[in-house]
Amino acid sequence: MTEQRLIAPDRPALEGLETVWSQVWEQEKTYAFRRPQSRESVFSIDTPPPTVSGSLHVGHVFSYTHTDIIARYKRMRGFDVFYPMGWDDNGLPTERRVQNYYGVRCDATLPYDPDFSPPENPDPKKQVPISRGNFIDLCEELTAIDEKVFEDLWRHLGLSVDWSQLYTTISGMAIRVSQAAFLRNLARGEAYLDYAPTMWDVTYSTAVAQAEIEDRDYPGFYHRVSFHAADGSPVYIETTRPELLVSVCALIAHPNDERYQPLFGSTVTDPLFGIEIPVLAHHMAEMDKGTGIAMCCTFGDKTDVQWWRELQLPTHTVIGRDGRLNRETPDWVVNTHRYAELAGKTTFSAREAVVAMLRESGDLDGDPKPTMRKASFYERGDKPLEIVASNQWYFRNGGKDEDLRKVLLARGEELRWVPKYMEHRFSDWVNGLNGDWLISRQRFFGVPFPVWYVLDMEGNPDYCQIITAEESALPVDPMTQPPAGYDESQRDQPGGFTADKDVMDTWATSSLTPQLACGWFRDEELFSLTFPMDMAPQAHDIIRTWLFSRVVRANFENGCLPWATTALSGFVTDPDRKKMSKSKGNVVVPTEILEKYGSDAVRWRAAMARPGTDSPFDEQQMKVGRRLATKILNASKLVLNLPGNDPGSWSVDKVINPADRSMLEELHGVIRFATQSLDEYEYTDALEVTERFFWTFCDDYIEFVKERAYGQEGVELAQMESARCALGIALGVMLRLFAPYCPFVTEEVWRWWHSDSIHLAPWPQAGHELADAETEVLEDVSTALIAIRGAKSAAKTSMKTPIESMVIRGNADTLRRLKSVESDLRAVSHLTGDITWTEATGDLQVEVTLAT
RNA sequence: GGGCGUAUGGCGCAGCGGUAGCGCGCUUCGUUCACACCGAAGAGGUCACUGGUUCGAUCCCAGUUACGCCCACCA
Repeated sequence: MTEQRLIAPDRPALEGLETVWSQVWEQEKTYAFRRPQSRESVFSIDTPPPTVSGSLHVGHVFSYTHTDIIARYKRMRGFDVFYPMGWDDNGLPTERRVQNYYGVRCDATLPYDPDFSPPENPDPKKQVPISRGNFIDLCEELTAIDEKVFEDLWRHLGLSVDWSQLYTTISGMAIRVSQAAFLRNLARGEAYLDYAPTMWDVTYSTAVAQAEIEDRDYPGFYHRVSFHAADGSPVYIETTRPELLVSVCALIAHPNDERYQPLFGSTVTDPLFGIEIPVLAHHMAEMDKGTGIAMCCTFGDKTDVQWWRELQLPTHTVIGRDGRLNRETPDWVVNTHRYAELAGKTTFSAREAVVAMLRESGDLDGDPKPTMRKASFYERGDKPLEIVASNQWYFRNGGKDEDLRKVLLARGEELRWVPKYMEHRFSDWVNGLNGDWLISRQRFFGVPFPVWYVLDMEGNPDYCQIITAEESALPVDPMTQPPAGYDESQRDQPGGFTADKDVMDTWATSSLTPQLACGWFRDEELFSLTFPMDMAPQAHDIIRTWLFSRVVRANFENGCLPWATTALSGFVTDPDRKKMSKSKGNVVVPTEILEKYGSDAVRWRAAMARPGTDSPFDEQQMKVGRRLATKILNASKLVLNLPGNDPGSWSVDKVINPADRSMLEELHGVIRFATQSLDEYEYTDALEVTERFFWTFCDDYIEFVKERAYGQEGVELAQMESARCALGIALGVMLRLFAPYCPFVTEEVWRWWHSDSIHLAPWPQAGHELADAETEVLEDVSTALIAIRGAKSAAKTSMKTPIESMVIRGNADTLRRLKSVESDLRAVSHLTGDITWTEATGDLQVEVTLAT
């Protein structure tokens, strides 16, 4: 008895493949970027850097898988794929996580404590104040922990990232690049400092940008309040923010409003503070809203800002950066004793106090009426935003400049969008911008602005005299380093300098990910090989933020688009098609399903979500991917473990049987379609066609040729070889077609008879050597098999039940084709008697008589 | 209020001018020598609604409704 040498293991399994192969890929540097001679052979990807302070959910897993599929495909097509990963660990999200995790808060007035260690039992309600330096230390400590968890997950998922290209948005390199780009923007006038009303979050005590604002329902009350005209008669207004009465600067009605026309040009007095203000006309006032006349404050909402600007009203700011009313009585207040009761109160308490005063003075008409209004919130905050005038840094983004807006809209048109219709989100956003991009944040953990200001002889900063850092000195921290030409002793001294204490918003740095990843300002060779990049994958929700901001920065710095194509992923929604969000509590964590079904199965499910399309989470679907992976394992085992089968001997030239040739030619069609689909980023179509073929291959073709492939008695050697070669060649092709989707199981099987990774193997080509093969053979065989199985199933009997006789009706071509594979047909159907061949018009019909 | 998208069997999705397909689930049967993470067969839909174009519409056009996402409004 000869020893049967097995190529495949006896009992192949999916468990543990992620661990085994991710380690091998790391050791073999399978995905390392190798710098080629020219840009043409590179495919570079601007991977979204995940916010490490958050958690990854299935939506991320799907979206990053979509990118990885394309990366793997391009690599197999022979491109040098530049696929870096970044961590967005800079900014307010990290600060917030550090505050909650360690139970601390940053107090910039405290000195650095080198012996500091965080509280052992953090109490989020009693945060310990610590210095800026200690706070930044903790930010760095925690992001390192979080990043390890993220990296492990990505490796487990099988992302073919080149980990040696990893960058983070708070690293010295990122700060240097970010500062350098900022200084160049400043020099060209694309960045500027301005004193203006901005949206302000009182919890985090920082300005926020338009892109980070979201509207939420917010309960409030309409208060009907009387102002007093010169003749003592009341003028009623309605307001939801009575606490802003003290910052009133005008009453405004529509110019056509006959009720108020007599008052235009006169002044009225507020009911509490003795402030005399004008009554003015403006077309933005709506006659049917409230009483038709509005109280304009600095600032209650964006309309107030517009009125203030267009009517050149005085600035009566009372709300401070901490969200409390100023402690000092404003100079425009006449009845100072009233203000004294409000000083230092939060807006909420001030509102109660003002309402009580109004009741007492008799100027509150009726009871406040409840209403549900929309208020603006910072997307990560939970208190409504205030509008505060302050000094802030801006990037021009076309929000105030028609020419620039047109340039950026043209960039949007130049970009290839997958799917195409997503382009609207870009143009809608650009067209809707109403101001420049505010980038400064009054926070700590971020990229510092590399500037200082000259102090005058009284020690006040002159914001017109900005001292910038030298590019060669970057990265720089102006809080600890003096500018060139100054001495540290001159810091904050009259006639000296003072640092800009703000940091850049995290988007200001992440808007430079193409420059960061590609080596701008640091590695000219790398930059020329990878930039502009080929692909910008991301989810569709951040078109207005990340995608747009990168277009802005590359337009300024490089005069081009940062990439040629953007590929948008949809969301994984909850089963009710609602967006997943922490506040709704419907977030699905990926670790469990990855553990339960395996990475290949989850990736398969991700690939079934077409570009841009949201898809509801359904755990059932994961099983289908799992089943595919298992089937790949088992079908491969069958082919490779045929007794004496030798992969080295497989050759298309030996494929002589019509059924075998038919199957291979059909597969060539699959290759063509899958290749074309992937070139168009339609990974789902490519997978579907491959998968459909694979199941037919398993259910029909393998069953049909099995006896011949085993070399049963009476089978000619050449016929057996034909089946084995066809099976082996098809397997090799299908594994490679599946490799971008299911990298683990395909690698496992491939290595049963290859020493190199499948992920560096060439993508299959559809040759012409089988062009004369008839693909109809396999179709006819499938039809015949369905009839044979149908008869056995109807008779409720085993598929192995012998068939006594068979009648086949079809046209001459069909009969000829089936006759050419008659021996296989007899074997698969366990036919004992004869086949009656009857020429007839119409579709192929097969009648069988079962043995009794 | 504006924009974009989606509406196809219980669920998830294809399709697209010539009277519907796939997967899951379901029903019935079979099987353990690739695979029970299995195989086979089957039931199940007037393709949201109303008009229009056409010889003919699920598919094109217009409108309606519902849902989702984004933006705007916020006195």
